[in-house]
Amino acid sequence: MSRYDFKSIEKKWRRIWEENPINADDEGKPKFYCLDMFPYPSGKGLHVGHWRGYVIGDVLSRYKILQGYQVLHPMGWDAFGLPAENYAIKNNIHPSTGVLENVGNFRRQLKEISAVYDWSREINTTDPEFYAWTQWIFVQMFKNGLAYEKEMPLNWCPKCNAVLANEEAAGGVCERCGTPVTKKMLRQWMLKITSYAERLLEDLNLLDWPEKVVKMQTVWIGKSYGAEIDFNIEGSNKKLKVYTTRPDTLCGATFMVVSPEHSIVDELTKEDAREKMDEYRRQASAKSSVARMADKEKTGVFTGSYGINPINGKSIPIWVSDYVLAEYGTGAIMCVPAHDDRDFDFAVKFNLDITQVISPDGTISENLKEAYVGEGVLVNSEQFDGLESSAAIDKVTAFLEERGSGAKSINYKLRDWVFSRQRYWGEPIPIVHCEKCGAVCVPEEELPVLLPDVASYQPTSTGESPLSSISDWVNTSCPACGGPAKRETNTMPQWAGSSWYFLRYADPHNTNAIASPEALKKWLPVDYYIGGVEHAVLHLLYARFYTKFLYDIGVVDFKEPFLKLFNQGMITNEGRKMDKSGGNGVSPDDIVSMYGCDSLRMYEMFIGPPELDSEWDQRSIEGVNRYLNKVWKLIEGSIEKPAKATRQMEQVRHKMIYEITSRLDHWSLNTVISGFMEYTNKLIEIASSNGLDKETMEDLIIMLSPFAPHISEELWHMAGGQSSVFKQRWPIADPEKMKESFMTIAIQIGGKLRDTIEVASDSSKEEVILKAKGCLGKKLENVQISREIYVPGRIVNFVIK
RNA sequence: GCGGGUGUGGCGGAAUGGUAGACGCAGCGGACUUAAAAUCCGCUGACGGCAACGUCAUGGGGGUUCGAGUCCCUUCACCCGCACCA
Repeated sequence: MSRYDFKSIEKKWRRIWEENPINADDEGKPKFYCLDMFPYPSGKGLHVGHWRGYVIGDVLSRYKILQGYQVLHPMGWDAFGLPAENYAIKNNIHPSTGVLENVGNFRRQLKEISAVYDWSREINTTDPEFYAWTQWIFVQMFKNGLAYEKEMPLNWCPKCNAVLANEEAAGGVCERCGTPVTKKMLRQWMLKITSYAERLLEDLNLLDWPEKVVKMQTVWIGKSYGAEIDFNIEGSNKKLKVYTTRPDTLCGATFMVVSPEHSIVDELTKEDAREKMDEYRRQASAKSSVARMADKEKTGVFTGSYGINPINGKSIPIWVSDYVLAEYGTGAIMCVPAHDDRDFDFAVKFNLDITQVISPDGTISENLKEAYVGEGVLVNSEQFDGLESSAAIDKVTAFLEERGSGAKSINYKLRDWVFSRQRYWGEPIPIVHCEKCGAVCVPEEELPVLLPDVASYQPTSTGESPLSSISDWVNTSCPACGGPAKRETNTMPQWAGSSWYFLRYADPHNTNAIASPEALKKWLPVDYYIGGVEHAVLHLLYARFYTKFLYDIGVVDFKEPFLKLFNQGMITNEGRKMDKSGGNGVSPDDIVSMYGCDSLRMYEMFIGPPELDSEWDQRSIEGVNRYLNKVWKLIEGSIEKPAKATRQMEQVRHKMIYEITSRLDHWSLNTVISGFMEYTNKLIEIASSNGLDKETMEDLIIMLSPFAPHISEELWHMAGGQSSVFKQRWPIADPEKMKESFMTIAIQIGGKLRDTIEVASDSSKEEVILKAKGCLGKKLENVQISREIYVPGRIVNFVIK
């Protein structure tokens, strides 16, 4: 028996499907929008790890098609940004040339998957027709006051020569290259994502997302409840405002700390401390965030000034230290060393007072060895003594509000989004700077602002974009007053296009809008979104923000873009994440030529639970390949010698349908494949020399088709199918027909398996127990049975006294 | 430190509280073959036993239950994410 000829079969059907797409729109059916996170077309190409997510999306899409949905399953390219630019610089070509090359290779590789992508909807974020709308959204944000310019110290990656958003600089290192991030003072465009903080947090409730991703976004948004408190400054009419989540500990504040970047530092610093202070601030700004975080050892300088506690009137020293962050809260804190670990360390280091004000049990400890950060009863707190922390938080805040020296306050860790990059390969920010009118947005009818060709697009280390050297392009006229003006030379970050691309697929060639309202209404929001967990915060947060903004201006009528999110597990090789540059990437091209697309698709699903990481094992592909050959042989034989359906065959068929469908609905894709193997083996056994009956054969082919489309389509036609197998309907199991006439009952004594018996399915409890007793015989003589437990269809357990 | 996850044969992995190891890989034995490949059949957790069969076994320790891989408590190991946010 020779193996089936996958090469010619796969080639044949790929051509036919390309000419007659099987997911062509079919009016009147319910819609299903299944989206894979679009890839960044790098020079490395795809490996079998990338395939996994795409195959999952395609299996789902084809399953939905067979269930009678019209499915939108598109693909495109996220091609702006640093990797493409760096690749171009390295290979001495224009980024657009490199992108074209890589897209070509990615498209070819993705076509090898034979997914039902609607290639007529292919998009590319670097296409002017696409980025016109990326710029249009920016213009709307600008008009609505959500895009603004700001001069501020920013995360700067010295290797990429570009600023980074906070999300891109998590952990103090560049998200892309791992280089420790430094600070640089620059004028930047910002997007006011913080004004959506509450809704971004609240609406997480609407989503069917992995718990992990919801948690990560919640933590990133970082909402906290507390109070802002004003401290008068001794000998000055100025006040120092701090934020705290623990106003109940106010009487324990024995000093204050201001961040080195705080604007009040100069004013607070007394003459004799000035030299030391200037040096400290200089060092702090030079220090990378990594160094700032790695140094758990506290540093600081005393300003010489004192603040006055608004409750007890005590005067406490004001210090400057880099453990206080300028960008969070008010950039200044009150320090309660007895009840905060960081303040405790600082107080010990600089020998400052430590006053206990919270007691876990009402007693006062003499010598605190460490901070007690929990709640408790207030002590040493004037009129608030004896209160519980939770009550004291309210009472103290009310007291301060009454006196005009404090107020309730909510804070978020989320910062506004730094939206400009000093690089070439991105969407130009559609803004013109006019001396008279300031920043003016480019009129909508003039969009897109095309990215001009430039002789050198190498980044500079000065924080200026390469675009600034093209004077022809930079110098323009002001859209408002017509006077001379200069174009904005910064470009948008890599995330701009991916923040809204899922909308464009609905209507990718529209020249009047990001998509027509009808198309958006028809397809959006995305029903099922599939991609790696690495985008848990960045892309998914930005896309949610964009969607909420577009909702507010009436472009879309839904608040959340992705109803269901699925993160597929990685494929590892030798225990490490598969990576071409790591030398352990396996090319799908090789596997496809050895075993065929269908075998690789099957193996990608068989390898393990789709949400968990799985280890690649080349040899195991043999198993699914053998399985497909087995099916081929079985169906081929059944066509030659069609059999009549027996009762037993029908019963196995319905059980097979039931099992496969329920495993698929539980998204247990690996056991769907093992289910196919299990039931095929059963069918072969009961069919023996005869083949399968027509219905069993057809149902098996239909169910197999989302996983192994080519062989299924071929077998379907061999078996007499006139139209595509994907025009058929997913079979439905009849529970009545699944019933067997006999059942196997396990017999236990004291919970231990002793034997099994076969009984008629309609046997009563008494009959089963009687038969079980008879079967055990002598074994029962030596034990005292107190009762029997019978689980219908499963088990009889004789309970020992 | 906080959050999420994982721990079951030689390997990948199955098991709505109900016969642990489905399915597959690898391995062993056999059939076919001049031979090999392919294919087909059988065996394959550990220990004891000629065998029937018995005992042990789901990271470790406790508990609930007639019955626990599954539920509860506790503990260990590994992976991922976050982390001076007051």
